[in-house]
Amino acid sequence: MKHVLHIKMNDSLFLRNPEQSELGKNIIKYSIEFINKQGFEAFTFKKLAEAIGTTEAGVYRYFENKHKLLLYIISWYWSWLEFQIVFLTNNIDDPIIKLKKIIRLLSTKIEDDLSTAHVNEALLHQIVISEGSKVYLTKQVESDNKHHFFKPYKDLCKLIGDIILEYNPKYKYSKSLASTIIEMAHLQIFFMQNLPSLTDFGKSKSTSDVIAFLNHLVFSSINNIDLETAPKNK
Amino acid sequence: MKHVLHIKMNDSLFLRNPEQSELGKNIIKYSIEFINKQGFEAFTFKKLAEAIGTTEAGVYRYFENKHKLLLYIISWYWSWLEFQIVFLTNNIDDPIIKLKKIIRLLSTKIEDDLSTAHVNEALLHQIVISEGSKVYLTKQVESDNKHHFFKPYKDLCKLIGDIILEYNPKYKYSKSLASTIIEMAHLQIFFMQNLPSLTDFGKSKSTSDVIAFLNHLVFSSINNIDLETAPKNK
DNA sequence: TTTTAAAAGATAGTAAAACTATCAAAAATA
DNA sequence: TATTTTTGATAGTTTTACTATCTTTTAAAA
Repeated sequence: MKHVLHIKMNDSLFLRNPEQSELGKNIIKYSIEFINKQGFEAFTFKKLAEAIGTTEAGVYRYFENKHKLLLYIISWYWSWLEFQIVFLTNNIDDPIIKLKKIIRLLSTKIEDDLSTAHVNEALLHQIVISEGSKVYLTKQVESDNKHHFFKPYKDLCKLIGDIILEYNPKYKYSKSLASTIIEMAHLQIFFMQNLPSLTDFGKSKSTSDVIAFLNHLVFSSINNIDLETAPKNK
Repeated sequence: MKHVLHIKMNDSLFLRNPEQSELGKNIIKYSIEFINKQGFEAFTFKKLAEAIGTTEAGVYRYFENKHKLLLYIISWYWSWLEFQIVFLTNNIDDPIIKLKKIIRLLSTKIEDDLSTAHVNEALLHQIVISEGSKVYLTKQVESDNKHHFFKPYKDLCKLIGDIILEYNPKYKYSKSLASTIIEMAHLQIFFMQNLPSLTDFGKSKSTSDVIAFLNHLVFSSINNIDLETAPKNK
């Protein structure tokens, strides 16, 4: 039995749906490889076109510009990840186990999901770590938000936030903690890889340490029911 | 009595020291205004030169490229902030108070420090929020790190990490928690401003809520002395 | 099977960005 | 006053980020 996972993307992200042609799938596939290898700044439609064996104009028929393409692949990842989480936590009642599974999924090196032939999730995970925040750290964030380009990210955030509330309905910062988990899972890995002195994992370089840190952070926080923060000096 | 604060910058960040001429100071001043208003992507040396009344070549005599210029102003900010923290926590013994002051300083809208005439710290704070992570989220991060361009950031991180250890010497994640505090203070503000559903502060839009969240997160975590993370299911 | 519409290929061209180079004028300093 | 350093003015190159057009190929409808 073989299942093919299909992710429905926001139409406004592309001019022509890349999933509906070989060329389109190649654009996605090689974009992921290129951005991963050379970084988003060095990535151009011309170089991409050369790698695929098409022309610059060919790529422009699918995506308005490289920012939209990045938005596309990053959104795709968040949607894919949300499905993984829903799948992985299905039939599990205990929110503790669910949260731990989510933290592990966010932090661990992903393996290529073969049910999506033109997308290498392992590379995509690394792109999300290194380039992910560039999709919203722009002056067009408001306009992009109005076009619902961040919906997959928000959905994921809400999913995690709701599990936090399930565990502790009195916890006041479920959404912020959810976005903190997502962002920190990736940023601590980036720091561990590139600026290790900003982390406590510089020696081990092991994602299991990142997971332990996040577990400690999250559960300390949602177990602490004190309305007043911590010790009350000043 | 008037004190003039001078921050010594890494020589390799510039070709000619911008603090040593009027033109140089103008480059810094107008860069901060421009990047704040239009965003780093739209910022070019040509537009900057026009605003100042010099030429593109004039700017290139000071900075190799716009990435170095961003690194310069962001590093400047971290150094300036570290000084503020050292100053503000001087003679305070209680690490709790120190940490709370730091969290507040990181999260609150900064006011322009008049002892640094050509730098508007209020704008710079907003730039660090919106553009700060772009200095390290590049493929040159390794090379930039070798040139010690991230030293001010690391110093600040170490300062905070050491205070965490002062409070709880057994806490295992002082560095990662320190970088989490810095990054999250800024990112939660960015989300609050631009993607409020990712936070719990969308309605109030108040930094004091961000501060409360971070205080709760930090103190829950460093007060939790359990070696084993949280509840022990799975 | 023909027709026709959609997608891809090939080529060309433009505006702006990201630089480098050169030379003369002005300022600062010795 | 001489000399070095800094600026101004101008010009030019390569690359990026597009837009336009026309032809060929492919796919779908009639």
